[in-house]
Amino acid sequence: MQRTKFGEMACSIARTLDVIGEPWSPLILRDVWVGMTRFDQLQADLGISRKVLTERLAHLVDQGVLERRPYDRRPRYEYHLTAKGAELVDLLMVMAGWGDRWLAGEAGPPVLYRHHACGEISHAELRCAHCGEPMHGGDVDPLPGPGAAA
Amino acid sequence: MQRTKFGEMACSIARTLDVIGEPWSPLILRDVWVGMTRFDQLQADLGISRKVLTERLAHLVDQGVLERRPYDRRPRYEYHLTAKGAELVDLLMVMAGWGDRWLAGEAGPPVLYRHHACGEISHAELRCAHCGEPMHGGDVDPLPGPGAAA
DNA sequence: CAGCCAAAGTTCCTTAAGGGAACCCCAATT
DNA sequence: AATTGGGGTTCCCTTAAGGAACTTTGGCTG
Repeated sequence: MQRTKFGEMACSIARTLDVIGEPWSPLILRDVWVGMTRFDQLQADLGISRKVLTERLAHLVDQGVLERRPYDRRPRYEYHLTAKGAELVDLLMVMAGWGDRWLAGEAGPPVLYRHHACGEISHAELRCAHCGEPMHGGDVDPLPGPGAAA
Repeated sequence: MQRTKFGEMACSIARTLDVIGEPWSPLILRDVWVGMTRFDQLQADLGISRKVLTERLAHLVDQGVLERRPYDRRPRYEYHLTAKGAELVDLLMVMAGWGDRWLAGEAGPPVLYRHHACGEISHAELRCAHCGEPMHGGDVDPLPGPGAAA
């Protein structure tokens, strides 16, 4: 619902939520990522209302995360990830990893990921871009950056 | 708003959204992570309505992501991350990283992260837990896992 | 020991967003 | 000329968010 606009906060988490924080948005990106790129496919797969799907797609296109691309001389469109959107897939993979670990239960994870580089079933973990060591919540100190203090 | 219940989908992303997908939840976790642990602190810092904050905290406690802990003989409580919640901070760091990269603009990132292990300002990146090579959206094939097909 | 204070909620009302079903538009087929 | 099918709109109903006022609990103060 989000009547409070997160986009204006001096916080990159809040700003990111302004782009993909509404319900359904991450699932739309997931579907587009795995190749479900058309309106009716998305609507049927997600069970989302057409109205809301229209709004979400427009917002994601507007934010530069998806691109709306005609694929026929008739008015037919596919949605594709932009570079900006493709980098959001990192977020999806971390969400999937957490869900697999904490919510999958007896049945095990619904989806597995095979890594091209090594060919193994694996999952993503966070490492420091500088030194390559693991980097989790307790391993960092947040400090004010140049864009601090709105 | 989310009247559709994501928790029942055979998708770890959807299930994760069922835990922290409502508006405000990630920001609440961020604040708790950096040490804002009390109701009035959270309310004032976020500008969230007290009603919604109550609901969100109850849900997060219910899901085992936060722990509600008394800190006084009077009825006073602090919220703390559980182990399950602490691992969600990975998600926050990835969100922050994406927002820093794509939404920070001229001013630069509002918050910087110093990595304890190397002492440098850095950010998290995704690597394969198996082989240690980078692991992004385009580097994996999703395939059905044991918990597939609801 | 009566009154006060502060943290942590609760209640109630208004407004906006999601759900769902029906409808519309456009261009190519038949 | 009628049909089909993708890609949306429109409308109504319900539910959730915002916001401000109110309540509760137990310690503290004079």
